[in-house]
Amino acid sequence: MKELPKTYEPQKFEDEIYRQWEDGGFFNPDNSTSMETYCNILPPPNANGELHVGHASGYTVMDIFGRYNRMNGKKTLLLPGKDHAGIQTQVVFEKKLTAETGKTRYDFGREDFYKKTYDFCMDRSGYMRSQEKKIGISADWSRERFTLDPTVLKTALETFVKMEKDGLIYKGKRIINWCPRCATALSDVEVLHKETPGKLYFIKYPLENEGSSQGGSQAKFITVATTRPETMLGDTGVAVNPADKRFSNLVGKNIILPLQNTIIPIIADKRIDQTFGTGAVKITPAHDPLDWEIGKDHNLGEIQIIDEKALITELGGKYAGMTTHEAREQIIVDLEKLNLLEKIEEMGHNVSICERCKTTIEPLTSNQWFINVDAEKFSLKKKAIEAIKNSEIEIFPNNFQKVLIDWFDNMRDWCISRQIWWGPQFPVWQCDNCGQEKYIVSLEKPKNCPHCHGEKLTQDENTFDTWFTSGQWAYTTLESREGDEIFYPSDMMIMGRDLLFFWASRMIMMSLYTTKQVPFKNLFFTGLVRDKEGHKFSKSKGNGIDPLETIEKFGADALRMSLLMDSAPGQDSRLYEEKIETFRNFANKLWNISKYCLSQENFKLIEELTTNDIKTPADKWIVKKLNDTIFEITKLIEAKQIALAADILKTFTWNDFADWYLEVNKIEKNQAVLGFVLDKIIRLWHPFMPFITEHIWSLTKQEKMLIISAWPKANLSLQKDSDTQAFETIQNIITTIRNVRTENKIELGKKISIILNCPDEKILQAFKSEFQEDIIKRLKTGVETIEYNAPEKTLENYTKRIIGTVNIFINLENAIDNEKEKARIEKEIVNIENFVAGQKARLSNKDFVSKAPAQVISQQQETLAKKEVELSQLKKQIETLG
RNA sequence: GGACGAUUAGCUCAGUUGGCUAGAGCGCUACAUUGACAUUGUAGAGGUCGUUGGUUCAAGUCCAAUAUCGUCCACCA
Repeated sequence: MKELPKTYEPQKFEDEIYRQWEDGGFFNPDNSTSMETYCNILPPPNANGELHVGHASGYTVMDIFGRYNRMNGKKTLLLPGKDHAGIQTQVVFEKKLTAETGKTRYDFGREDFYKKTYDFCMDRSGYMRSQEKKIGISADWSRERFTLDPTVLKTALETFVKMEKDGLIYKGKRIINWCPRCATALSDVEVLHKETPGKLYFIKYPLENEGSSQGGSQAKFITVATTRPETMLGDTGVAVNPADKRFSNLVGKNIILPLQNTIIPIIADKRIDQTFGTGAVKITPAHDPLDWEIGKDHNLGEIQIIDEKALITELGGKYAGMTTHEAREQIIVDLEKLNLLEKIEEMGHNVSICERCKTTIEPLTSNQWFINVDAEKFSLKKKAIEAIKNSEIEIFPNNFQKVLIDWFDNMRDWCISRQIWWGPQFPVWQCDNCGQEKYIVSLEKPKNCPHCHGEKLTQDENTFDTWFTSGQWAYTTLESREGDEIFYPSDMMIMGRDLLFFWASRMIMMSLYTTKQVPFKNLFFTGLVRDKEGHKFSKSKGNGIDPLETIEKFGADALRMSLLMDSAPGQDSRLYEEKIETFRNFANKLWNISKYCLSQENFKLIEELTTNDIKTPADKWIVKKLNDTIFEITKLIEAKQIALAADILKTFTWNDFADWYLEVNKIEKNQAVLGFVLDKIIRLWHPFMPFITEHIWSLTKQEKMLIISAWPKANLSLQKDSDTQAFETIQNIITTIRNVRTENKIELGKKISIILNCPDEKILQAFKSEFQEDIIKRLKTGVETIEYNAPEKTLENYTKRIIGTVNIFINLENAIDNEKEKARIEKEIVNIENFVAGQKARLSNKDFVSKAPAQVISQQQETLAKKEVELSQLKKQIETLG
């Protein structure tokens, strides 16, 4: 065989291996004949995006489960896609367009702008796809979907039509979150809150027919406190708490609204907090959500004084045309002139900002489309809560279940209309004759108006909230291809925990409504990936780790492992170069393990061993260890504990197989066991590190590729026996000798002799072969000769160590410091004595003996016995030292 | 204001249904160029598991308080 390089070079193989998987059709479940399916619909990244470590982290988890299930013979589908990501993409693309052409979208017009954005997305999504492949995700690209694909979109729009028929849709003037920069309404979840320093203005509103605004001695006012004085132009009332005695005589009276000079009432409403500000609140129904509610209940009416560009409207009198900020300053000046400004206090408060562009949100009233989430015919929120409570969906980690239920409980109607251009337009038509009030819901443009038979019909200008279409992703994707309904509901959905409300919640609601089924059986949340200091990655901080650069430098397998390990499900984790390096090193270790195996004569991977193949205690030991490992990690993956599974596998691979078994195998070759264990190791690692394992596999000249080979099965009948224990004792002996050498600073070049004493001839016999002696001699112990059962009297100058019933006497030729040795033993005696005392106390406790399981008791008795023997030996030893 | 999470070695974190004297990686100390690997090997130091109570034969693990940090939700007139 050709000489293999000393270090593994992932860059040379990864792309080619991925191409072979794709060309082989292994990602496509149609090529599997299995009846059992496994499906994970991948969260569609924004079509205009770039792969970041967050994606990489999610894909790693998805791919591990996908590959594991594929190897277990399931017809496995990981379905990829792209999201048009309405507002996000429009913001990004418009910026780019303006930078390049100096024009805005209005210069191009809706149709042209849409087409340009579409082309932009198509172009970018190809780039994104090539990046996704780099991480090794075994997705079926032949099924890739885009949220605006006609077949996908048709299903989504049909849902709207059905919902409208079922009375879940309404159009109406409501107060909504308006982003002046994006020029669109936003749903509640698209608004962020930012703690900002601000001011609380106390403004005196003169009472009607009492006192005067000029501040006479008898002047009577009611003082309100507000952080947004400019909104007073739209006030239609002042509210106080009905229980507030300070104002009880004022309720029902009117005030004269300063600057506007309108007469507005004082009303009582229990939603007013008596303790805040003055206890009296100005009510601006057009520009505050709570005021809207109060205004509606008290029929106060509304005056819109801020427009969709965040400028004061005509109704704002002399302030019309000003920005809200300008108006605020001018109003303060004017109020001071009128002597109506009582005071200004500093106050921190939350400002609502747009999730996408961070512009301050203006709450205003607007005509929008809503989904009634608690409709009579079908309550989306109640059905969702029911499904979650019934565990129709299992959520990992489980604590997100409560969060989700609470969120549904408090969910308000969902505003689904956006005034952007990028996205699917509402399938709603209006007749020019009939006016705004009547509309026709239909996928196709109707020929005539059903009311007046007029032919002039125009389509509603609104586009759908992105989450309306992606909320249906679980079934629109599978329904768009015949035969794929066997994958619904899918087995697994994996997403960042930041998508809990945006996406997970909507998918559950929409799927239950449309398909009467949950969208997926398992919902798995990943945490956020942060930098070394625990900060979020962000472009502006420049602390980002580019997954592609990382893959180029360390390999995709190393990146996958570093994203997976050292973290628990749903918990944030940190990623930094040193960490990735350690897994690059591990990949290299695996490479060298394989390289050693492959260098053996006639080496080949072996699927099953015969009993004749197992010759030595070491063979038996490693096969048993392997078997335990297979059993454990399979159990852990089934329990979604993939990081723990990988950890156990890593220990087995590095510490058991490489550090011990390979060294022993150098002494007495056993290609069969080597081939058997490596075969299993490569298979077990494949879901975690698909590239390197497939590459190693290919070097062993297999017929089938690793990706579709079978996941190993544990042999449940394999038990620990005297042979496996004998090897563990040898390991102990070797470690002890090395330990003694280091402690006494005896360099390895110096050869030593040892004597093994053991009263039990049977146990001793297990070490007495030439092979076992060779192991002890050659595993970095520097032992030259071994003798057995010499009378202890003759060994007074030897250093004694005890391993169970075996005593090791090491001849260091007086290189040992007697006093130091005594101190060491004394320390150990104290240690063991404490332990033994504790153990004895426990074992003599009646409650323990009667209540603890028998297995635990016998285990503890066993260790106690062992430790007691050790203790008596140590005590004897210290006596002989004098 | 409400909910959730975190608190374990110098650092970053695991620790499954409570059960053998609490683990890993990095870093640190000492040693080692041995026939796959210095991206390595060998040995070692380092922890009263945030605090206080409780349940239990048994608590890092369960419960209750509490402190600190963080996240989300709501309110902020």
